[in-house]
Amino acid sequence: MNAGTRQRIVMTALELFWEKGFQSTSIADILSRTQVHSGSLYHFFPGKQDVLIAVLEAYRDGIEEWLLAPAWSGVDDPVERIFALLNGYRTQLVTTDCTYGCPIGNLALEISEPDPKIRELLAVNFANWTSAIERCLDAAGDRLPADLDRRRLAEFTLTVMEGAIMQARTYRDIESFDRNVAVLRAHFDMLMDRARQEKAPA
Amino acid sequence: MNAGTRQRIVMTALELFWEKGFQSTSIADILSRTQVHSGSLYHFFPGKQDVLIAVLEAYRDGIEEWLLAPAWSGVDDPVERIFALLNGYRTQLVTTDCTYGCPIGNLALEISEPDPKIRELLAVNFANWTSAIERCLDAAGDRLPADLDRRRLAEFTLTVMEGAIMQARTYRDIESFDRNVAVLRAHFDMLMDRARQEKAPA
DNA sequence: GAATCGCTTGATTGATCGCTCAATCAAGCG
DNA sequence: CGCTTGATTGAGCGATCAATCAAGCGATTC
Repeated sequence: MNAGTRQRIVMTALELFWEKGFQSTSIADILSRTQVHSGSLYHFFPGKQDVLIAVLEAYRDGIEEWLLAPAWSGVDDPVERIFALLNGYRTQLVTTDCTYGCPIGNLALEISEPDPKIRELLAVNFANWTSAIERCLDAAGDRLPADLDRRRLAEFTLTVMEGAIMQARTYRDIESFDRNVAVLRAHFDMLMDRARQEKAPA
Repeated sequence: MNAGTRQRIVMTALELFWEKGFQSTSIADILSRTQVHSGSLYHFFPGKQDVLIAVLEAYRDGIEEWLLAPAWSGVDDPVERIFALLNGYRTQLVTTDCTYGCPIGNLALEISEPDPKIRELLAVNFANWTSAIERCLDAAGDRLPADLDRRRLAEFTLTVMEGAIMQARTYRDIESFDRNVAVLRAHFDMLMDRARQEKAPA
């Protein structure tokens, strides 16, 4: 079986959905960029939605290799890993003049009435991202307050990242992103201050 | 001149863009809901994009009356006003089963290559929202640290709101929104704590 | 070497898209 | 009353959309 065609379709669709969104990407767009003919595409996928599903599955399965590993190479400190991940998105924004954002976030807001399977995959992608942050927070140990809800803070980090990207894209200004990350950094600093005070002798 | 037709088109488009997004809303959708015929629509608007522009102008001009006034009635404390505004979005989420979000945020991520005029209007809507928060922060006076960058915190508040809505919609779970707002509240509390310490006698 | 299989080809379908336009209508004015 | 103006009507345009399908290809199997 020639799995190359299927994979080429998925990777090309991934690119196009990121560049133009799902709805604005036509099947013809995918076909012309892959040099695949419509019959082949519909041999592997029942329809356009199923291509999107495959793309979201690729994101889900590739988070470690494509997202975390590159961002974390050479960064050991768990707290710095969190901001290194944010910096990865920053780089993407800079290299695209603040036009491309988070592919999952884009799709999450674009698809208004998502197929349950699609909504589930969007949620899984968010949840995996959040879990990666949560693991960093766990690894940060007692540098953070003992009573801190780490899952919440991980969720919050995703929230800030998505919101910051949205504004950077809208303003076409990376400094908007930087300012938001700086406030998140200040939040972390305050938490770490509090943890230090808790550990200090009374 | 019968301005009623034009306004009816704008308000209906506003509804539909909120419900289904811009791209998924067809001219035919607008026509059937307004009971207006295509010729009339194109008498007032050169094209579909111009309807979107009119909608964004309506949001821009209506922020005080539609958004701030209802959320702030009976709320005087400037800090509480900020969270009252967030609570307004929360109510919208709850009453739509977490399917509708922030109309501006949706459009900001949906339109991948926006007309400059459209991007500008999206930015203006964000900026006005941020300024409203900033005015609250200014009114909070010395309850916040003296060296606090209030504009930044206002920006950050919008960031959290948009990110929180995105996740609530994706998870179809209002508690996700609540948890994020709770972390933002904790951030405000920490800032106000610090301001109190600064004022305390050394 | 005939049959079978996964896969490819690319013309074609019918629906829907945004949009056009000639015709019609009602109101206002001199 | 004749004429102008602005709004409305609705059939219909060409383009594009996702999706279909019969025919053909090359490798494998019997």
